[in-house]
Amino acid sequence: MDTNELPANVLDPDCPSRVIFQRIGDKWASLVVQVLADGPIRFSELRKMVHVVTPKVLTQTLRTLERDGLITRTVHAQVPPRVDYELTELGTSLLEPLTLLRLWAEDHVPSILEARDAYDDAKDEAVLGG
Amino acid sequence: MDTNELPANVLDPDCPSRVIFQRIGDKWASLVVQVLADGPIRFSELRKMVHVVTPKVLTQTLRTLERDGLITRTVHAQVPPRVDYELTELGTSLLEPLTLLRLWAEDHVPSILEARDAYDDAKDEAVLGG
DNA sequence: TTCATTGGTATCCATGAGGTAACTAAGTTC
DNA sequence: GAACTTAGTTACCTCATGGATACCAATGAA
Repeated sequence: MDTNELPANVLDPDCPSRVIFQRIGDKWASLVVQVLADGPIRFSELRKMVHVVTPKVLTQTLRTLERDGLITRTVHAQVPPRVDYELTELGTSLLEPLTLLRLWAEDHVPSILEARDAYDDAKDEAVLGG
Repeated sequence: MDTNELPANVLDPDCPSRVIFQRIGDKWASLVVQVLADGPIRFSELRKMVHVVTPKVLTQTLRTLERDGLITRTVHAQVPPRVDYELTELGTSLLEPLTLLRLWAEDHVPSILEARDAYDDAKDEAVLGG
């Protein structure tokens, strides 16, 4: 980062970090990155791992990740074609915070589901009481 | 988690953790949580902090966070009204992984912007060369 | 009586993310 | 020469997200 620039700040709508931060929340991108944690994988295998993603959307996701330097795309001169996707160093570095977030989500599923039930019950009571 | 259930897995489209994981990537939710890190805040202040979010969308976001047990909403009987939003314990626990992710995004802005430039240049060369 | 304040709602509308389905290249096998 | 394979592309469509705008409730101040 140039020292003349303000520090990156996701709360600033004009700061690129905000865009990047939100890209991580992309419906498929972060899942793909986590699948790639286990090493290089080809397109069709990736599709099976991520489950129920159409080729168009998976391609879009992969192109974006490639463009952002998070993954590499290696085409093997074979027929039928073989294309491997692999995390770059940058992509691997993302894996760490992403994994913590995934673990948080997986750990707190019960708390959140409970909170939802309680919230819905309170709504019901409000309706009955009102 | 009930021991009879399979462990939570964000890669399983039927696992609630996937929905929760993706909710974190919501355009506004994770920003709101990070603003609330500094303590309780009222609606209008929150709007200023998050920047350029319409009241409708902010309300939607807050309701969802409240429903999921991440924040509390406290209405003070005043006129004009005063409503404070505050992180719950659960919300605070999310703050930790979320902050790591934010720091990752802010730290790697330059790498990603570089990667984009390189990618675009490569595209240009391919066009010129072809 | 009218305005200002705060925390929203209600309504309408545009965008785009994502889904469906069909199609292609190019060589290998039957 | 027809079918199969992988890794996509293309055209088309739908629906949810989010944005713009206007409005409201309740009360104190001017």
